[in-house]
Amino acid sequence: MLKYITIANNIRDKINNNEYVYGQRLPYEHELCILYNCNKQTMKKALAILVKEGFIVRRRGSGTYVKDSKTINPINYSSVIYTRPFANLYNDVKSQVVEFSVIQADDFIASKLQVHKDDFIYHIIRSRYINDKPYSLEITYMPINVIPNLRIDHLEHSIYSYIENDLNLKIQSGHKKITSSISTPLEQKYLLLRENEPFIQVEQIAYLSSGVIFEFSSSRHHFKDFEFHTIVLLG
Amino acid sequence: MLKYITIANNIRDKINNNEYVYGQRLPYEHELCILYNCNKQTMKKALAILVKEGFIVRRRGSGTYVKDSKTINPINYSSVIYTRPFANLYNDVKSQVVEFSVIQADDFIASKLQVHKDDFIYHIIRSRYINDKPYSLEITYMPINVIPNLRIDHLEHSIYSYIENDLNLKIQSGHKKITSSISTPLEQKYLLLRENEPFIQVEQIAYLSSGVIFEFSSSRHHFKDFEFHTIVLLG
DNA sequence: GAGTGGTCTAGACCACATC
DNA sequence: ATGTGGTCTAGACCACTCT
Repeated sequence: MLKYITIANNIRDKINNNEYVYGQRLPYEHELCILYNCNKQTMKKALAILVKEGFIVRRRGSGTYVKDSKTINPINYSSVIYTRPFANLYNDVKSQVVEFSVIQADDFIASKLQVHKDDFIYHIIRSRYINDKPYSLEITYMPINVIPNLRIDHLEHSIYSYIENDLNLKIQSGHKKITSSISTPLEQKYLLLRENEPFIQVEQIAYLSSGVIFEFSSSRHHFKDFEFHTIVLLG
Repeated sequence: MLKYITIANNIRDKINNNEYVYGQRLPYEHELCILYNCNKQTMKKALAILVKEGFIVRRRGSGTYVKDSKTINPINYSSVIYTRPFANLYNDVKSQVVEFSVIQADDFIASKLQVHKDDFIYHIIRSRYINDKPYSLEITYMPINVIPNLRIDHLEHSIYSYIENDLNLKIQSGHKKITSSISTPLEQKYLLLRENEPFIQVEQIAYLSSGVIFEFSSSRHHFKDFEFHTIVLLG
C-alpha cells in the first residue's frame, strides 16, 4: 500500500474515533512527518486527501485543524455509495435484477460509451434496496469486451467489486450529471411514485484508470428520498 | 501567480482552442517540463488539476492524453457557476434582489453557520436570470462580522467577487447537498412552477481558506431546467 | 531495454500568523 | 522573531507499457 494513502487512512480513522476531535489542532506537519516516518511532501499529499474529503483544514502560519464532520450525515451519501469513507456503512444493500441481457449499442449508447454502433454491450436494470426500502432503480450499460464474463450473481452484489477484485482493473473516476424528469410507469413501479411525480436521475460515465470507459449508467431515485453530497473547491 | 496554476491554465486553454485535440497524446512530462521551464513535481501538480477537471488522462508507461471534453456541455454547469473553467461563460447573469436585511440567527441557521444564536447575519433572497430566463432563486445567510459592509450593488453582481477582490479573503470550498421538495408559493412565483410541482435545492455551506464558514445558502431550481455536473474519484 | 508516469526524499525559499 | 504551511527544485527508485 502507498505510504501517503496509509497515512491518510490512519489519520482519518483517528478523527472518526475521536482521537482528534472537532476544532482540535493536529500535530504540526513536521511532527507528523516524524510520527509517520515520512517526508514533508508525502505528509502534504496525505493531508491533502483529508482536506479534499472535508475532514481537516490547513492554515498557513497556524496549523492543521479538524473540521466539523458531524454536519456530514453518512446515511445520506446514497449517490456516492462507492466512494471511500462511507462504503462500509451500507451492509444491507440488496439488488433485485430486473433485466440482464446483451444488446447492440445504438447511436446514443455508443456515443456515451465511446464504442462503435452495434458493438455488444450488457443491458442491466436493477432495483436496489437499503434496509428493504426501495431507494433506486439503476440502468447500466457496459461494453462486453471491457467487462467480460459478467454473471447474474455479480449483479446481485457489487459489480464494482467484480471489476476491481476479480478482473483486477482499477476504477478511476465518474462523470456524474444530476437531472430531474417526470416519471414513467417504470419508475412509478420501482420507486413507488405516483403519476406526474418526477424522479431524480444521476447519470454517470465511469472510467478505468486506463482512461477506458467501462460504464454508462442512470440511477433513478424518488425525489423525496434523494440526497447527494459533494465537496466543491471554489475560487 | 503560482507556476503550476499558470501552467494548468495554459494547457487547458490549448485544449479548449483545439491545439490539443481529443485523443491526442500531449508532450511527455519531461518535454513539458522543458517547455514550461519547471520541475517534474510542478508539472505533475499542474497536470493533476486537469485530470481532476476531466480534461486529460495520464497512463503510466504510455503518456498523457486529451479526454473527450465534448461530452461536457458548459451551459449546464449552472450549479458550479463559480468554479474555474466555466465562470467566464456566464456574461449575461442578472440578479433581482427580492430581500436584503439583517436578522438574528435562529438555532437552525446558527448551527449551519457555526455562530451563536442571535448573532447578526445577512438574509438575502435573489432571483437570478440567465439570458433573461429565470433559472434560480437563491437564499443566502452570511455572518455580518465575517463579510462586513455588504451593499445592495454587490448583490446585483457577484458576492464572491466582493469577497475575493474587495475584502481580499480567499474562498476555499463548498459542501453541497442536493435535494428535492414540493414547491411553495415562493418558488412557484420565481421559478414559474405550478402547484404540487417540486423544485431542486442545492444547499451549500461555504468555507474561507481560514476554515471560517462565510455562507449558508440554498439555490432553488426548476426541476426541468436543473443540471448539476461533477467528477467523482472512485475506487 | 528504454522510456513513461508515480512515489518518496532532502532541502531551499517564500507568505503568512502568532503556537 | 520564530515557526507554520505552501511552492519549487533535484534526484533516486519503482511500476508499468511499448515509442
